Amino acid sequence: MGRSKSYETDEVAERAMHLFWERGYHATSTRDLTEAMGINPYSLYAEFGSKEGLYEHVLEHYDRTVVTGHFGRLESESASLDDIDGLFEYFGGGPEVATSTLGCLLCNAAVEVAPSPDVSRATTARYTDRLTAAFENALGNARADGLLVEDAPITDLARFLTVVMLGLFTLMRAGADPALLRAGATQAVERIRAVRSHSRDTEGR
Amino acid sequence: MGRSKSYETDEVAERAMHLFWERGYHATSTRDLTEAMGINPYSLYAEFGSKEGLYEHVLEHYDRTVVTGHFGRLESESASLDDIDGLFEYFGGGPEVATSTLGCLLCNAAVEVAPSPDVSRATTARYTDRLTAAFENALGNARADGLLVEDAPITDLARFLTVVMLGLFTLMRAGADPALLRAGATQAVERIRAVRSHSRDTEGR
DNA sequence: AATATATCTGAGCAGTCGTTCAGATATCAA
DNA sequence: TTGATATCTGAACGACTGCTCAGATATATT
Repeated sequence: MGRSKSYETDEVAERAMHLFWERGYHATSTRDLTEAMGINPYSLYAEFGSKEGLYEHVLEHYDRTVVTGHFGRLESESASLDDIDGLFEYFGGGPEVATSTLGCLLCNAAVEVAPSPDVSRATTARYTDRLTAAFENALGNARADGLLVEDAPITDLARFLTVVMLGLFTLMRAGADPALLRAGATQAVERIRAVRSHSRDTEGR
Repeated sequence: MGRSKSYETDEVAERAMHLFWERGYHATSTRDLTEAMGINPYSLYAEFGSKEGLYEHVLEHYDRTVVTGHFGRLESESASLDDIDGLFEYFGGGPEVATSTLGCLLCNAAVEVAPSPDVSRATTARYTDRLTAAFENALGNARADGLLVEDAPITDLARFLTVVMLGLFTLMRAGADPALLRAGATQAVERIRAVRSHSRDTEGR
């Protein structure tokens, strides 16, 4: 009974996400949002409660879709060193990435104190934990396969890769020189190369 | 002739800086600013032209004072590997740093699209260039002293250190787990250690 | 077809935003 | 001491903010 919704929640959330991603929280007004989402103020507040509520929903949507799209592979059982290399190669210089100044929505949210520090901080903490766990998963697989030296500090290396990745995101957002991104990515991968086991090389000859 | 100013430009800019640093551009109102600066709206607009003008002035003030305070040593003729190590040790885990969620004002400015992208982007570009040049200066000194291998890619390593440093700043701002910062800093330094020359070691025995 | 109910419309609320300005005030040169 | 002038005061401007709500509309059930 009653009138049915004229929009799909995921779809309007997706559009709101792109606006927040581009402009940040404070610089995006509810009028901008309703216009881009194609809904009325009433629907926004009926669905998400407030601008802040919409923002939180959008951050979760981002984590579920964009982050999973980029890092999902690293979280799989078959994640390997190549996946790490590929990721850094992609974010370090993919031509489509270099021209974008969006960066990472969750990083942007963490930097802009918006709307209440606690909310975005908790979301960001989950995000960095997820990234670190993903890197550690891939590094763990590599070590189990004998590709890394036994005493490679994979937890700290995973944390390190997370820090570098966020540095890349920040510099992307800043529209930095592509050479900066490329070198950052390359040298980070080089650090991992340093803990590779050489037994396989010998074996391979 | 005429009435004299009742404030010092540097002093009020310093107070505005701390407010912008803490809250970001959009979340800081001109009323907050005039109150913290101890001046009236008229004086703010007479001195800085607009909120945006004040912001630009504050960013330059930050570069001149805070950035110079942290990275000035790396820009000197005597800059060494120890200075790099010290810097990463400081930002990677200094107890006073870990509890602060200010991060770096210039990074924050670059992430928040405020107020016009072009302005803060130009300032940020100068900033990252400055950091990269500072790291390269220290690495160049080290190589000239025979502390690094001849073919160490010091330009790319300097860029890499810049990326990591900005990652640390972002995570500081996000209030991330100190272990993340510490590992990021440690492993970045470890990458530099890998290009150290061992001739001195042999010589030293 | 009639009714109940959930959703849509868009005008508009009170509050805050960045900014301005006429009048008051303090300082310097003469 | 006086006049000229630069700075200070605080009220207020129009525009915009996040948000609300009474009336209109469309759907599902009966």
